[in-house]
Amino acid sequence: MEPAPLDASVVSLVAGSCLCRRIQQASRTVGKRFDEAFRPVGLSNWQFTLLMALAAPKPRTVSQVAADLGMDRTTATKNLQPLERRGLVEIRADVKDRRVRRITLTREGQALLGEAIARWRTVNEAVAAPLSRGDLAALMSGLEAISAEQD
Amino acid sequence: MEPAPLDASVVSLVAGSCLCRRIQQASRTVGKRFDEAFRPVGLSNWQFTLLMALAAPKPRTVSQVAADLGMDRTTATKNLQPLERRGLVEIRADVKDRRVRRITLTREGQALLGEAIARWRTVNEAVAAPLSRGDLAALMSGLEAISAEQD
DNA sequence: GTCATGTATGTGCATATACACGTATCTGTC
DNA sequence: GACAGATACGTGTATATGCACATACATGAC
Repeated sequence: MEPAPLDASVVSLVAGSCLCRRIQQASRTVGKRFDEAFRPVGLSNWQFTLLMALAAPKPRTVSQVAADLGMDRTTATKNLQPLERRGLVEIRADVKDRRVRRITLTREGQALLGEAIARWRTVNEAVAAPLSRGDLAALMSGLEAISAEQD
Repeated sequence: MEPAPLDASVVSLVAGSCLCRRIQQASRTVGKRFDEAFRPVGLSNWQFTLLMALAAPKPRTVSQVAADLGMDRTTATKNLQPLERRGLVEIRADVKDRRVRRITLTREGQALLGEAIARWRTVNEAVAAPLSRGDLAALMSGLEAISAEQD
């Protein structure tokens, strides 16, 4: 094998301080725990988040929801499809601007979200358990800071 | 519409303190920025992370890599396939235990990873920029804490 | 040695994610 | 009112993600 272009100490430094890896790993781990908690009501963690974003009083559009959650618009479109098939949300063209599609929670969607919220409290506390109040606040604000400053 | 089972104040409380949503959103935002940085070398952010995990001196197995990164084993299997097709990694059955498959970086893989690491430094600093050193450390340790305590 | 059991891994399915591209609609200018 | 450009959205493709299930191999009891 050729002289390795990769210095082991550089590799371990990068691995240890890579924000991307830390966040992605936490995202998978935490996501999985929420998935387990929501499984009895048949929701995944992002479906829960999506329904939460739709619980606003005024029906939101696809693009607005995507922006709210920092996800790609086309991803939001496709994530809505299974929810619509299950009758949890309703998507209708706006009256004034027929390009715009307004999304509302159906009664079933509201009921399911209510059940999910009851479960949410338990998981959210369990996930946060190893952190002190101060650590948790620091984590939340840190995450918000690096999410927000999308130049 | 029926009496809404969802109290608006509850909804906004949940939305504001949901660890799952905060982390997933940060994950997408940060992942996208790393994707952009690695695009010139043809890697996505998790491909970079995967290659980093494979840069260990002793060739690791599929299960080990999956555990290192906190991802599902089958996800790791499938993420390796495009890298193998591109000749960046090599997967061979272990000599002693033919169930086990050892994964090594090829020379091309090492070279590409070297280029990516050079770009990594810039993005990682840019993403961390809005945080003080202390905030960054708090964020990293907070993420580690909630990733680790997988009962 | 044979067989039950355990372990490392792959596959099929459903869905998530985002990019590139296409379609429908609106809006302002002429 | 016709048309160029802008806007809101969907679709096709590639890959990510994890669960349920299947396969190949190893190991220990007998």
